[in-house]
Amino acid sequence: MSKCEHCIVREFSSLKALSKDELLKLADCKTSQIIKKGEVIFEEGDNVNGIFCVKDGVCKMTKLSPNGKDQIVKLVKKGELLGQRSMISDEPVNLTAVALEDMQVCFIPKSDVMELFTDNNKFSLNVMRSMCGDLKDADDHMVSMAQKNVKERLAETLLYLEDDFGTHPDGSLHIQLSREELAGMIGTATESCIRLLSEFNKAGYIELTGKKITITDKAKLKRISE
Amino acid sequence: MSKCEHCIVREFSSLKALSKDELLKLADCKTSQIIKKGEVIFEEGDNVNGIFCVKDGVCKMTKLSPNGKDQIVKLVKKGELLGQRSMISDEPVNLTAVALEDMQVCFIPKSDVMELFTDNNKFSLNVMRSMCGDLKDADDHMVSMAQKNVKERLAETLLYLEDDFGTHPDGSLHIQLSREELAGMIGTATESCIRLLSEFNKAGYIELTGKKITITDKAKLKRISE
DNA sequence: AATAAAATATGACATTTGTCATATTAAACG
DNA sequence: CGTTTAATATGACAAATGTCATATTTTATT
Repeated sequence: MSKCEHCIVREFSSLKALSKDELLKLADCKTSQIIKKGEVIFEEGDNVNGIFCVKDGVCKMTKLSPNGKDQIVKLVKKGELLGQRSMISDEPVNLTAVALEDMQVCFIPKSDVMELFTDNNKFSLNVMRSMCGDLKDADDHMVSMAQKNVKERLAETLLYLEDDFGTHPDGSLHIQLSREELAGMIGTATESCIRLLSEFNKAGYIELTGKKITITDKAKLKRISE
Repeated sequence: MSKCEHCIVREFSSLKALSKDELLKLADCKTSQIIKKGEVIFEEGDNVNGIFCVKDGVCKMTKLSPNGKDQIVKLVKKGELLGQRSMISDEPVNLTAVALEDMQVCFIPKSDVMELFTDNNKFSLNVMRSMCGDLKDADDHMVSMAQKNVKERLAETLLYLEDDFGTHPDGSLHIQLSREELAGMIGTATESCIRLLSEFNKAGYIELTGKKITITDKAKLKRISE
């Protein structure tokens, strides 16, 4: 079993407040697992008694809307934690997590995390801070959804995907979403999403090569997104 | 100066974890103020070095979108706290708070709250829990925004206003929002909002008397909202 | 009570967006 | 390598929504 001390999650997440001793203890109670692309980590309504640390890979957090469509609420990548919300509020998770690529995650049982909350104030504060960040993001996201049209949201989302998840050596977006997923992220119909991608392509703002998307005019997309 | 021990905010918010001693201390450091309807409590970008406890009244939390429209992100009513996010993450607030009716609020300076964080674990956990609730609400809200059309969102919002803020003795919604504000809440143009209100009125789901809105067919609105 | 100002309401129209049908292309798999 | 299947793309059209103009009503102010 790998050590928590040198784990990437430890560097980036709230866990960075933990002492060496606490990390060693964590290494004992955690369980590692590999999750293949497309597999479900947990589903809306599940009781997840602990948190997941994403060591590698990206997953989507979705919520099924009454009309039957999956809305992607956020993407979670390596270095981040998963499921704190449900654990802290002692409720079933309200989102479904599905791997977008092969993932490596560790699971830490609730009891061990709660111990950290009582023993390590800095850790608590870190968790709070990260939740504050999430809340701010959620607010911003909501305003975009409410006030921007689909074209603006698509431009915004493409820029976000490049900024947050980077590109392949050839310049194409590293994260591979199907058109349906991309549509589910900006909250529109798959066809509308495809149509606008074509439009951006023809206008020279992006380049489409099969499933791959390459942003070729970032400045223009930025202007569109506002 | 009034005591914190018997304050309504104490009963409902994260503050309920505080001991008698802690409350007495709080009473010393807090400052009370009256805020008139329409007045600004704080504005996007302000540095608010502490939290506000809403003792009475309701305020709207808005965010200015790039297109110049104010989006109402949430409403905060008596018994709730205001500004934790900014205080915890040590950033300027990302929302503007404006009183929708006359308000009574208390301000607690950051240093005093931070002391509570280190001394009282239950308080910290309460704050976390409340933020978890906010996050869940934000997720749900976002899915509504993304997946529902304006009519569905209006129906949903009317029901929410009745459930969360109650009605006057005559049955009309207690909270008085202008059509513009209501539109800003569901993320649509004021005219569209007015038009749909008229439609609901004609169909007999609600009753419009001047600015007053009375829900007359809750079940039907519920069916529409889904 | 009279007037001004603001809020609400409605009509007309253009634009955006969703839906259904269908074509084309890419991916998966034996 | 060919065949099947899924994903992507496009056209056509209807429905939803935003914008502008303007009318009406309510509220505020003197």
